[in-house]
Amino acid sequence: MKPAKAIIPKLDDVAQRAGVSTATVSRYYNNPAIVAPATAERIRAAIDEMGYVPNLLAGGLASNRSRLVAVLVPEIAQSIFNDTIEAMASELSLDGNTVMLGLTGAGNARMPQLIEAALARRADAIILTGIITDDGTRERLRERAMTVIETWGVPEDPIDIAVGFSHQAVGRDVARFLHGRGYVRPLLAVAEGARARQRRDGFLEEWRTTGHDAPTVIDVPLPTRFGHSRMVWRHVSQMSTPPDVIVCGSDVLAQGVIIEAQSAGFRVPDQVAVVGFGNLAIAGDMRPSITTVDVDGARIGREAVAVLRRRATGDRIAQKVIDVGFRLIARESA
Amino acid sequence: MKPAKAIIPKLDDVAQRAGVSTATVSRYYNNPAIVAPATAERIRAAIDEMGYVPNLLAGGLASNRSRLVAVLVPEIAQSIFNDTIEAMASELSLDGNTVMLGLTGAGNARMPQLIEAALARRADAIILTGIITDDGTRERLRERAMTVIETWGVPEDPIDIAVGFSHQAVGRDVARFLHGRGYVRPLLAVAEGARARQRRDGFLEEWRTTGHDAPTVIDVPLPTRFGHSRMVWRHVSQMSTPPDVIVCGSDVLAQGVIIEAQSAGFRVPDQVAVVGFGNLAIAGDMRPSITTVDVDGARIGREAVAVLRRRATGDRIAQKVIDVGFRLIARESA
DNA sequence: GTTTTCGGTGAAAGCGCTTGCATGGCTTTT
DNA sequence: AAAAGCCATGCAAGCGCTTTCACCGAAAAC
Repeated sequence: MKPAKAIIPKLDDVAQRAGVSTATVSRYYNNPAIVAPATAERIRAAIDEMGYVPNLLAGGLASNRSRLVAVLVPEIAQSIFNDTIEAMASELSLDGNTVMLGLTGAGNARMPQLIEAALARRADAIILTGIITDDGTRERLRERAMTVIETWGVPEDPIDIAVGFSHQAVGRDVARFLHGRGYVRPLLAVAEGARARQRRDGFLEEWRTTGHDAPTVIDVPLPTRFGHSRMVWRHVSQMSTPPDVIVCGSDVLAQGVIIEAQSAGFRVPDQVAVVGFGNLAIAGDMRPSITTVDVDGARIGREAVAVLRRRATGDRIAQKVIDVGFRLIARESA
Repeated sequence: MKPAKAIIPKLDDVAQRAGVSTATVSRYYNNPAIVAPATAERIRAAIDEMGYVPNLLAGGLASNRSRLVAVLVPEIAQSIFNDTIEAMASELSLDGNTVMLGLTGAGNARMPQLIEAALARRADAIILTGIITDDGTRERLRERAMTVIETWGVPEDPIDIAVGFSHQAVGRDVARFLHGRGYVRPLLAVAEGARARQRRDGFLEEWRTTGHDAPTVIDVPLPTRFGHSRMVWRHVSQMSTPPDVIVCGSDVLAQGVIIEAQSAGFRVPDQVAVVGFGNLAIAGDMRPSITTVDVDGARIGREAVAVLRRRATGDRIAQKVIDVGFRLIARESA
């Protein structure tokens, strides 16, 4: 049984108890440097005694700063973005900000509603990993002068600021690496997302320059599941001339393909090599360990928050795109 | 370069344009049934033309309902709770609520600050997967008559409402199952969390009744990483009489142990069996497929939101604990 | 000793909504 | 035909903060 509603102390109660005006208590919270030490001490005591918790709804309304940051991602169940989200949440809570989580769903279907929700809460910023396809929404965000940080990709024309790396470049580097190792018949298992396709395009473009035949490409549904690896392997086992290396859209998929290959009696990488993407923990720990592309997801999160911090201090930020790069990590699987 | 700040239309602007008072526009949003269809149509038009987005900070302040739900979890990087979070986020956004995500960190260290933050934003409810150890905080939540939903476990004395299942029972069932299959020397790899320990205790208690020797128990740090499986396997390989089954605190760990075992030349489950927990996608797709305990995480999320909905309608909710149960799924690994 | 400066504080006007109460016009009731 | 009931709407008083401006006294400058 819930007890009757308790009276929640407000700023004015604290002020009276401390013998000051509400203005001073407000300053104690928002600009402590300008209140006299003795006064601050009295206020602190009053707050403690009453168990006062400021009302950020009221504060946000008055100051026009919600201290809310909307973080919009496709999903979190198996997401490669989770490190980024985690880093952002930690960093943001350090300076009193809160993450409002929005899941845009497959194909970013719910993106418009979530943007709307973020605007309705007067979020101070919106951080995305997906892409805003709706021109109306893009326009509206621009008009509002909203801080919008697009992460993981580096679009040609960011709405505002972008933090990420070039997926084309990843594709190119992987192609070059595999060519260098002497592989000649790669197979690409590409997820349906826009970024995965950029990696594919980068790969194909680079591969063309090697003079080899164009690689086979098969599509894998999003979100990537471990089980999709069976699909991939089934496809592979039916090919007349099987690939010598399978380039997977994610480490999870790569791991699955390796397990399937092994259980079908194939040796990895001798008979078939495998490359992943993301450098998840499993990539390093798998047997054989997985050759993959490392992306510092946490750093993306931190850089994004750093941008927010600079904006908060009135900084202008000339650099619209922050490229955090990536590293190809050669391990046992390829 | 950011454009100058745009003038954001407010309720009053919409009202004037539609030729009604602000009260009516407000009702259009919060209780559409009571505004006349013709009026509603005019309001809708005005909103469209101006691109009006209500200010939920102001709305929340006035109505004393933030439509914000704080969701506090230890981490999301590899979390078994992600399905629950995802389900909650989807369900909540359906009726205009927003998830405020808080990561409490290892050992729920940041729990107090995050509760404070939730209170400061006047969240309508707090949903937890961790445990509030601080008595002061518990008391404060009770006093405020806060809706608090504890999930995944079923504590004996919930702060308010709990949605989950008995981890003790899971432990017991697993013990009974393994005993039934003729295993005699289990080894438990237990994570450091409170719930994992409950499962362990349930297992040990039940195992004792079988008359066998007490199982070896080794601790695994939180958060569980795939790499911890090496630690486990190293321990196992040094035992004079190795276990015939390894009971892992999570499917990820189980998968890792299987891979380590196989790469050390052991056949699973013939030479050593493995049991997981959680029934992640990998459990079913692994070779051999992993015997594990299925928990419907998404359902936990949905039930939690259902409780919120009932509360919103003024329902009293006599049932303090909602047990969603679990299922032991026998597969190839044990 | 007077003027200037400045650190610390208070008074009060909002911020953009919600909602209890009042009102006026209609449809029912008797 | 008057009384009663209802539906749709408006008025206006908040909700709990922030912030501008003004003010006061003490230290600094002259």
